[in-house]
Amino acid sequence: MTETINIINELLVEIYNNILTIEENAFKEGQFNNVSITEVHTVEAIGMYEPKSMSEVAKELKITVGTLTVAVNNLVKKEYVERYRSENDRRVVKIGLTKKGRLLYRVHAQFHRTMVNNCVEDLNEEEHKVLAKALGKLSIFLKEKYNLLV
Amino acid sequence: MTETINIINELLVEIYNNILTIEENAFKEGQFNNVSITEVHTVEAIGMYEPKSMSEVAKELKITVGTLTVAVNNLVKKEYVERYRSENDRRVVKIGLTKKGRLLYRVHAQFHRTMVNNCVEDLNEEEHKVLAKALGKLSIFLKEKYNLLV
DNA sequence: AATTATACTTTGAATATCAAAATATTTGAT
DNA sequence: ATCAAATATTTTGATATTCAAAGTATAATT
Repeated sequence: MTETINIINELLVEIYNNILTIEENAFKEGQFNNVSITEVHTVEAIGMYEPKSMSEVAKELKITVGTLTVAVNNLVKKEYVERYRSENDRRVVKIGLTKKGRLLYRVHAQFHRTMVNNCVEDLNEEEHKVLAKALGKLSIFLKEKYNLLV
Repeated sequence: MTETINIINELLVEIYNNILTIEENAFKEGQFNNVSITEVHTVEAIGMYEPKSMSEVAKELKITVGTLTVAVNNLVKKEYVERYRSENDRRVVKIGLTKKGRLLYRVHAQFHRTMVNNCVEDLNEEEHKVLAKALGKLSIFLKEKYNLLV
């Protein structure tokens, strides 16, 4: 009982510690060798479709808008992201992905799909639900902790 | 089917994105307000018992020894860590936790236990095993990816 | 004894981050 | 219509984390 729980904790820590390094390295190879994993996550937050404002993206990434400005400067330089100024409200800067940015988005999404598929391939439908339930609880726990402090 | 898998992926991303922020904030309160989450993880890697060499700890944390030297300098200044020089081989520097460091270690471990307990409290024994199995697969997947590239 | 290897530290540069100051634009109040 | 306040973003200055490469001290090998 507590034994399995210990194992779960150790696995979570291990996964957590490995995943950053691995994603980072996955992108160091091949065509996207000039992007950091932070930059990939920024691209992910900007998303494939409608351009979003700086504030929206910063909020999603839980960073300040100032930090995002610096990040977007580099992503524009590297041609993954484009800036537009909103016509409705000229204070607002909208950011969207270039063709190159959308390709990067898709490659990263594919990495995630492969990862999750691999993780659940030996589980049946019932077991998928158990996993989703446990992860859902974990997510809620973390959000509650977060709100407590923000 | 694919729907549950999508949910699992989204949960993993969400958990991943939240956990750093939350751990960081958890330590900004109370007695350990002067340590970053990176520093907590360094303390965790050093461990409660036998002092470890710089190389061992750097390897565990997947950072260079140079980076660790800087981190340990600060942790020594803040009195969480002590340096010893090995008598067998005077090139080797061993690092261990002070009393204050061990307290920090235990507080962090407790955070993890609470988190995991909360996450599995509504699951029965059988379901624990399913969760452990899925996380185990994920961990193996990540390690394989990692070894592929190192 | 001299060379090579190992363990660590220092240094210089890049990235990521925040808070606070600065700029531009819009909204609201008089 | 004008001025003040609010909002959206950028810029700036400071700190933390990281790596690679150069430097130092000790051990192992030849």
